[in-house]
Amino acid sequence: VMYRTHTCGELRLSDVNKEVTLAGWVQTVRKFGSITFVDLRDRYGITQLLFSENLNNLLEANPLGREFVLQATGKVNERSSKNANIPTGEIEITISEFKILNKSAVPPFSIQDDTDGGDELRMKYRFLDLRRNIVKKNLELRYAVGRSTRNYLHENNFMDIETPFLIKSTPEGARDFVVPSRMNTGQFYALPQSPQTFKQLLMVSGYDRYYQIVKCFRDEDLRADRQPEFTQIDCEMCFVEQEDILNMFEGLVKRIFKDVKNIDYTEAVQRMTWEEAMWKYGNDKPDIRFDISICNIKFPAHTFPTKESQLALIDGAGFGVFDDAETVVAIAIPGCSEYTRKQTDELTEWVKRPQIGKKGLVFIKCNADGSFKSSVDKFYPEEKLKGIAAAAHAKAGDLILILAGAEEKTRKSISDLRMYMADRLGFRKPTDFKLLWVLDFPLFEYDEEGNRWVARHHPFTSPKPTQIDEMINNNPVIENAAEYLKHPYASIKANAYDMVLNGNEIGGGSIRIFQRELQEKMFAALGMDKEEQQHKFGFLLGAFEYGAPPHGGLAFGFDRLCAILGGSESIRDFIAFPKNNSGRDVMIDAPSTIDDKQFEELQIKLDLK
RNA sequence: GGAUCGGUAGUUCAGUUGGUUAGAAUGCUGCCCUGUCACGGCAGAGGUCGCGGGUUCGAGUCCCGUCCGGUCCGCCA
Repeated sequence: VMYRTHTCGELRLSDVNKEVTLAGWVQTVRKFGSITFVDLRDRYGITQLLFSENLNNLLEANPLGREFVLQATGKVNERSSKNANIPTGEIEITISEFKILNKSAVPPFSIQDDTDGGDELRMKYRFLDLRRNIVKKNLELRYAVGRSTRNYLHENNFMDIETPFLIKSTPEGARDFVVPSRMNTGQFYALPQSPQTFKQLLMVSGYDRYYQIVKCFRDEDLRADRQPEFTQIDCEMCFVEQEDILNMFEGLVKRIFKDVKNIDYTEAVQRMTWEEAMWKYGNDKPDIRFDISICNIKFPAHTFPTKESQLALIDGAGFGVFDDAETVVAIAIPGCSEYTRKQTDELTEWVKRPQIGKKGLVFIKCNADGSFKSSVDKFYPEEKLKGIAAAAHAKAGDLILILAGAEEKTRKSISDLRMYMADRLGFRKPTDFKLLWVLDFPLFEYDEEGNRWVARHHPFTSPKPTQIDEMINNNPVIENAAEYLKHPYASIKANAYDMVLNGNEIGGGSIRIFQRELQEKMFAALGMDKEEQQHKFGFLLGAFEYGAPPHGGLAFGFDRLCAILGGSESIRDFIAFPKNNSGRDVMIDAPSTIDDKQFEELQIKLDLK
């Protein structure tokens, strides 16, 4: 039996008079007494079917509903009134024979681009949601990104090698998902957070260019852009330094732009140190598509050198909010000096929201006529305002927004405000793309609660070659927690890099440690004694004894990359069967309890607190 | 672990200071219609206002608890 001769997306005027058979789903039925139009849909498009005369009577006796599966045979005809909105709009099939292959219940939401279904319902009936053109487009884009990636990496000698999913739990970093082993009673596998150690072992094995488009698992709380299982483009190379990696993988992203979006991204990818990103944008993944940067009008006390002149901008005016603050930061928003009281109040309310948590917002209007008007006129005469405006690189017509408070929090807040204003002013078009490398991340971060150093990236990241001695020769112990910024470790930079696209981290990696001694020193710095090192990473340390080559790599967040290329904030739209906010699959209703028999086989007794 | 917003017809939502029979759109069902493509016209069905408790003469509306969903903080080497 041949179910179909053509798809619902391919017939054109040139096919007129052909006898064809189509199969697909009923999109709509439009009845007009003695004739009926049916739009038949499949993955490739929609074709109009015409039932008239006898066939219409037959159809009356066998009524169609939405989403019925229909097979229909007939002749391709030119339409008398054409539909310019669809590719098949010039033809229709005059049906001579049809068969209902399956009925459908009335779908709980409409299968259209502008569906009436809410998120929850769409996820519960994801198999129906996936019939929608808009979701299909997203999955097609994902497929295209994957194909482009594989082509590029294959052409550059990378080899796709699979690594195991059932591995050992090493509770560094994210929480592991664990899987009980039936044959090894009381023991557990962990699902990989990334194939990190395996790809490094492949380097030791001499597979000098490896990649994998691979699932990774992290048992942490979710967000719109975070799933418990997600996909990485995981890559590693031998005999490379940072520059080689940056070149290879900006090549990959440019290739994806070309293949998927037909964008010629010919300009060099901008680079910025982590420190510069933090000072200028308050953020380690800045969106640099718009030219708004942060100006310190009062530096935090621990930074050196502090410029007296900048402190003088606001000093001694008796404005307690500024005088008492650790940091005062400003951004100049172009063309907003005409903001009304209502609009500036809105911004103040915005920074007062719990997510931002500031007490208030100071603004200075740099009027077009060269005068200034601020919310702190009482404390600062026009000359002072002019000085602040100059420091903030504000032009006539700009609106300067100023936040004050504790360094870290205030810097994050002004960064959020910068993004909010850019969104508000339409500076963040989803069709504009700008890449950025952020380099020279700190190797260590200080965990105040645990009073210990943690690896900012991961413990396999190498320090800058010039700082290896600083790491080897210094004891990681911190006597006084408040003084951690003065510890040599605080200034050690990593040979690590993040790729940022439009304010999103799409990838990150590092040059790895490949010497046993340095790796042991790193583990020790993170508070692991010899025994623990051996237990958790003995296999890696052992491998480093057998001719480990210099190597490095990176991994891209595949889902996120697809979402950004598709102009969306949410990665869920680009995953066929995503999980919700609580890590549940509401369609299959997972996770679930398991049978007593399964517990018995595992010899596990459930004893919930 | 915490904050916050939401849950009313199959669906998306409205529902005023607590007050008569809880509405709209769309979908669904039936009838009419030979050129529609968001078809149109007429008629109809459809509700445990998430759940439990409380306040009140009276609760969709107020309070407490709980469940579910969204967003965010913590967390995410």
